[in-house]
Amino acid sequence: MLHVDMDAFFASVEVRRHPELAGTPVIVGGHGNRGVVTSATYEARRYGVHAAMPTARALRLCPTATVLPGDLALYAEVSRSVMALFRSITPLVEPLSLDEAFLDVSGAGRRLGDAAAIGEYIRARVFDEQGITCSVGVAGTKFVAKLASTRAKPDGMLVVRPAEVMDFLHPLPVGALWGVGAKTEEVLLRLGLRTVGDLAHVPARTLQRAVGAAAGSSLHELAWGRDPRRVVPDEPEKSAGHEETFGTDVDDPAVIRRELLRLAERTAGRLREGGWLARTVSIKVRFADFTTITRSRTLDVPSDVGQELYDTARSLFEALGLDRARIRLVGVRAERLVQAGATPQQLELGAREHGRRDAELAADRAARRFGAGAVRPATLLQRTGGRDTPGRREPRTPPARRMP
DNA sequence: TCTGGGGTCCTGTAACCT
DNA sequence: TCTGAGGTTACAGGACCC
Repeated sequence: MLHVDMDAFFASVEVRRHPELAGTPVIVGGHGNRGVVTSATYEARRYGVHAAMPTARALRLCPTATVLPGDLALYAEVSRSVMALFRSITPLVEPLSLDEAFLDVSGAGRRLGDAAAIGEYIRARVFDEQGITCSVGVAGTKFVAKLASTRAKPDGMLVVRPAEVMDFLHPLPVGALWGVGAKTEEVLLRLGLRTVGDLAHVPARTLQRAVGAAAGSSLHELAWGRDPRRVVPDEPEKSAGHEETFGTDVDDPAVIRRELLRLAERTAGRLREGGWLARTVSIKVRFADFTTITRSRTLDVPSDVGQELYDTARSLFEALGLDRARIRLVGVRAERLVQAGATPQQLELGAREHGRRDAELAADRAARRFGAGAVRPATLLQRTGGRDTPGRREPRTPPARRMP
């Protein structure tokens, strides 16, 4: 089992594109007042900068850093190339995100040598072909392989043999385990459990009482190096959606509604692109004090039509009965996806809905020819504050994914 | 020093059915 | 007709991951 993880992926791709930045602190992330760091070079990390940190704070820690907005399309392209390389070695590739994947190389041994040899081969080829480095963990289980690649970073490889697993695992802090975040770590520390070794020597029942049945038994197994999960290629998507934090909090329902429409249109476009229909629509609302609520509703008929997602999203929002509450973020999500071909289009769908769907399909085609935003609902063409160009909202944090 | 955007999974509760 | 147990599903919230 191999876990391959690109080093500071987004930032490394940016350095490749801007060679003059090599060896300097580079931060990829939002630079608005509410932006956070998505990826940072090791030169920036030396100042204490890390992912998920507000960009403003990162710049106070490291004032000389170059901040770049990020280019998800480019990172996705590099990711596709790297994943294709992995698949040329074994069909059993399970991508976890743009920048990392598990590989089951048990069937590839004849040709390329043992797992460690394949790991070095991959590292060399990624560097040759993409000009960026990655780290590799080799072990008998997924989670040990992942911990190993983390330990090997940057630009390294670590092999943990079966006989070495306990010595590797037990000194690690509990927070290193998959599934232990800030909250769970706090609970475990209160029980006096600091290391994975401590966890291993506590009865599974005790852990289950502390952190819940599923997490408790899983932690106990992991602490003994047991992880039955196999590498599963081609997991189907379960949901898709978009959300957006406003540059400043909003209390105008008209602005919220326009944003919901925009998010619903984008989400529906993704559904049509992937050939999915959504059975459930959910909205997310985050208030100025950061409390967050979600509401969802199951549709009578699964849909990939933006207007229909919007109608549901708007109805869910109106049902909250908010009286000009200050809102920081809204999101729209399509859940319980089904293949568009799998559910027959119902006849009672009606001419109006067909008309909407046809219009949106035409807009998809126009967007492919003339660029995104070529065709959009009239409400999205309204000027928002007088200084916006028609059809464009103020730039905010670009879509991006976080790097470890 | 405030906290992005994309997701998955688990849990508790309520509703509903048998 | 009432009550109750037990299973399934929908929904909301939250922890966690990258």
